[in-house]
Amino acid sequence: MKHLVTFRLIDAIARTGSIRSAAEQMNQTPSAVQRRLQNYEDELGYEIFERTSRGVRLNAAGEMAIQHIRQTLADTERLNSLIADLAGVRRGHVNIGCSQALMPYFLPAQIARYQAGYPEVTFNVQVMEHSRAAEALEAFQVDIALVFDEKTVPDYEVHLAVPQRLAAIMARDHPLARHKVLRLRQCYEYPVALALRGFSGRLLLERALHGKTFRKPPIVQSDSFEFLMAHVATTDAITFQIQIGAPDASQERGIISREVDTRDVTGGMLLLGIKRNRALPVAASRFVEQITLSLSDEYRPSLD
Amino acid sequence: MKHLVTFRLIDAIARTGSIRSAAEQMNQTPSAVQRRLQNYEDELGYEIFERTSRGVRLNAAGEMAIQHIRQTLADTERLNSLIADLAGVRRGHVNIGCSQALMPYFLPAQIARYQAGYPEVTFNVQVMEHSRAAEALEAFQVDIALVFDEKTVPDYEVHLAVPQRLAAIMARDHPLARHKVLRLRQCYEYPVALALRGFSGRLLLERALHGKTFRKPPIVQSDSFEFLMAHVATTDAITFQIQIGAPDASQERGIISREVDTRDVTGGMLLLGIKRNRALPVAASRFVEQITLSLSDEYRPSLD
DNA sequence: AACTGCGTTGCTGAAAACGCAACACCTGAT
DNA sequence: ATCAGGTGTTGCGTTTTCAGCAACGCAGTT
Repeated sequence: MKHLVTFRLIDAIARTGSIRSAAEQMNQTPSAVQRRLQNYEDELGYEIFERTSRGVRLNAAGEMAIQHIRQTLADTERLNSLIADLAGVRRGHVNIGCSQALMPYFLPAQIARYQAGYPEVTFNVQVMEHSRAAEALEAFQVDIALVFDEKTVPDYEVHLAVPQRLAAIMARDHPLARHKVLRLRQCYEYPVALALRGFSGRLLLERALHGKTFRKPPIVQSDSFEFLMAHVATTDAITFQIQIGAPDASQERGIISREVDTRDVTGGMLLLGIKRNRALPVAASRFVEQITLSLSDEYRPSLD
Repeated sequence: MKHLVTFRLIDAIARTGSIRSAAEQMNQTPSAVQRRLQNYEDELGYEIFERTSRGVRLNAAGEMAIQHIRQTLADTERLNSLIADLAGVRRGHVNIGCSQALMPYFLPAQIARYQAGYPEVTFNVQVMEHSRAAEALEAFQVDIALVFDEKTVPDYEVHLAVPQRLAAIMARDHPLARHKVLRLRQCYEYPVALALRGFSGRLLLERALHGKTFRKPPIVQSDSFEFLMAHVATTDAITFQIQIGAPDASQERGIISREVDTRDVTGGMLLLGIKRNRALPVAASRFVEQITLSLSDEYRPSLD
């Protein structure tokens, strides 16, 4: 539709904060973009952006307008998806925002499995923590969020919540590797390597360590799990990760994961979130069904 | 927005069933309308209408498209309404589909009261029974439905359900007028004047009469309540109407209404319906609030 | 004071939309 | 069988809208 280019332009203006950058992003001249915006504002009867000296910013009316615009864009995409599905084409696109813990094992496996059935469906996966994911859902930047959050009062619709325990990760030949379940105190008899604050597992751990006498600073901190894994593989240090992001024994060579006793660490929740009252495109909807089934089957029974 | 004229045109085509009549209705030439439709179909990649010898008809893809189109039109109106509300203009429009029983007293009073506060808000009120109202909600033809239905499994969102008793209506000097509550058998000792089948009160009455020995055919039938009222005012006949549509003693001269005993007639429900997942314009939303309050206050307590 | 980045506007050529008229087709009545 | 009246569709000239260019005014920065 013709008007959608106007909407996409306005969305770009809102995101970039300036007409010129939006024009560049959309391969158009600033004057064309400015005119489209002005036309829309004229038809609406109100200005949508407040003009400042270094760009534009949404005003109150604009906040409501941008919501409607993104809603319309998403609805249009959904219509295309519905009709394509009706015609048996089975293609589409899914935008996912999720915690880092899903990246190494869970999501790749799920997407591979999904694309085995629907090879025409494309994916876009971005790492974000839960508050950013909530914003992205609201702004239609992602279709579904798959995030870890230990305190549950989200403003999106929680389609599924799966409890997640904490796992300790260490070298395969580590002395503690012979236990099936570890107490937190046991782990802290060795050096600990931790992810930065803000990562899922770190949040759980910090709460568990509150007031504990054996608490000590990590020997290594990093925002890279690849680094942490490599570190514990070659030393006697221990790192932590939530269950779903912990390495599977059958897949990784030098490292292994062991559950931490639930008496020490209360589990958090892995949330599958969707924007309230949002009708998902078919591809995204089917993907939600798949991971819902997977998560219910694989993870829930083992935690009863 | 520019594209909305295309959407309005397609909506008109779908409603009228032909391009030419839609063109006439929208004060345009058939060629312009046909080209807009063709453009939209091209951009969508699929035909939306099946061309027949005497017009056009929506196909499967079209059914989904028209849903999206009407949704978009409604959303646009809602945005305008939201922004107008933000700007303090407080105007808007409300489309209502409702049972006949609401027409003589309830709705006029409610609308008058509403417009006392918001004189810029306009109303459109249409009589329809519940199945037609459900369709109208679905097709975005009405914003809210206020219908009577004795069996409750609607496919719209029931925002409020108020029980409704049956009232007998007779001349003010009728022998039965001295009772406060009437048994059905008492009423049937006099001639009965009934609304046609399909009207709210008639439905209730028919169920109550099932198997009753004193049942007898009505002496008069009509689809006009004005006529029925005038008839009972001048004879000893009795007619029936659900509570909310019964004349108030203080308003009408020659007639009066008396409740029918609940042992004889089980009450039905007056339903306030809204389309599922539909975000109403502010004017409609405020009107819903008002009648929700009115119905809860005035009618509910008296029926406990 | 010069500069840089911003939104905005006049102008011109290109593109899209419109209205008119004519066409092709089907249906039902004559 | 023919014709009239309805339908969707298309070619064409005209009108309207739109995009790009260049320039302007403005505000904060160097």
